[in-house]
Formats: sequence, structure tokens, C-alpha cells
Amino acid sequence: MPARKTNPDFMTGVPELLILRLLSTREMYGYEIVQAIETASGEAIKLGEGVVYPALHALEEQGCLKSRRKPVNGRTRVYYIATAVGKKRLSDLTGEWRRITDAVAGIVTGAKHATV
Amino acid sequence: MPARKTNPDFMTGVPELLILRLLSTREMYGYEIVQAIETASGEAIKLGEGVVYPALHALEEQGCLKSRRKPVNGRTRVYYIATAVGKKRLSDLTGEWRRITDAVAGIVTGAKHATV
DNA sequence: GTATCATACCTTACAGTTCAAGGTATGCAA
DNA sequence: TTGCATACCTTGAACTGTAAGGTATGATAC
Repeated sequence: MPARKTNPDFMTGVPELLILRLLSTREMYGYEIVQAIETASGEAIKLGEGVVYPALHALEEQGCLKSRRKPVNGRTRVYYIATAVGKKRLSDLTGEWRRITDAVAGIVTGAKHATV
Repeated sequence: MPARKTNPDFMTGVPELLILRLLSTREMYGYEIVQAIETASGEAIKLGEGVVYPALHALEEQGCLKSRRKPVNGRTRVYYIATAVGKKRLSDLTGEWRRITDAVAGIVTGAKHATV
């Protein structure tokens, strides 16, 4: 009852942003993304597979990603990469992310907003 | 149907953080907080009353805030201010906020994490 | 030969959050 | 007396991430 949060602070929308960012450069598969984010964030962000797979499916359905199956060592991987739509989306999301975080930083840092 | 979002990106936990920040310095009332955040954020962040009032009540119940009723011009306002517990909470939240946003910035900016 | 682990994909139940929209009531201006 | 800004509050809806589970393969260890 000490307020157990299932949707942790400051994480909403972050998975989508990071996934689009990673896939805007090169082709990757789900399991790889999970670990890439963990590594690239210095362990600060760990996305479960329950976040990544549904996100990939949703993004593909929206036309932001396209996928292809590729057999590797007898095992099949599903590789995703961002489409033009996905890159546009990434650009929009990045701008939104900056807008919000800059605004929050301004207030939290006490910089108020100038001699008000 | 184009994916209407009710829980906008990057806003989870932000109201709590901002409210605690404002009330860590001086006493304020709900309606005032709504407008203060709008102004201080340069219109970037606008919290509805449906977000602020429930948040105030929850924070008070958790011991993070304390309130007192104060009549002003025949109208009654409920002023809130952060307690020691609330300041501790603010400190924790701020740290968490930095951790997440720094990590995201690192990836989005393409700085990956090489050569850190 | 079989137990276990890492890989690799996937789904579901749950809980918490914000938003939008509504509701009450006062004081002041037109 | 109509309307608006103030000032408080609640409810329903929708979305999101988490945790936990489920399937199946290949490699490693015993």
C-alpha cells in the first residue's frame, strides 16, 4: 500500500522513443533491443520483453517499422527497421521530449522563468 | 481512432515532481499551482485541475504536504506546503528524473555510450 | 542422455496515471 | 441578472509499463 507503482515515473513514452531511435540507424531484433537499451543507458533503463515486443508490433501496424524474418543459426529472428513514417514519428517524439524535459528542468532547477 | 492518447508521452510522474518542487519553497493553493506551472513552463506544460487536486490530496495523505484553510476576500483557499517527508520525496524524485532523462538523452543524442 | 542455461519469440492480468468533462459555489463587473 | 473569473472537487475513460507466465531451439555441462 505504500503506493506501489506499476507505471514508474518518467517512463511513459520512453520505450517508443528509444526503440524508434535505435531502429532509425540499423536493423535490429527484439531480444537485441532489450539488451541494447540496457547497455546503452548504462543500466539506467531496463525494458522488459513485455514492453518491447508489443511496442514493436504496434509500431509496425502503424507503419513506423517494417520487419523481415531472417534465419540465424537455425533460429529465426525478426528484424525491424524504421520506415520514413517512423523517422518522422521519431522526430516529432524527440521534439516533444525536449519540450517537456526542458520545461521541467527549468522549474526543478529553480530557474523559475526569469524575474517573473 | 488514430491512437488517441490520454496519458501523454513523458508526463508520468511530472505533476507530482512539479507540485512538490513549488511547494518546497512557499505555500500555495491548488488553483494557483495550476497557473504557476503553466506560466513557469512557458505554456509547455498545462496541468488540469483534475490532475492537481487529486495529487494534492494524495500527497497530503502520504504526509508529504500539510494544509491549512485560509479565508481570503470572503473566499476560502486551501494552502499547501511541503513537509520534511515531502522534501525527501522531492529529492528522490529529482534524482530519479535526472537518471532517466540523462539516460534517454544519451541514447537519443546518438552519443551511444561508447568512450563514455 | 538429460538437465540446465541463454537465446528468441510471445501473451495476459494488473495497477497506476493523466485527461476530459462535469459539478458546486462565491464575488465582481456589465 | 447575466456572465465571467475564481476556487474547490469528483468521476469515467483510456493508455501504459510491469510482472509473470508460456513456447521452443541450440549449446553447455554433468
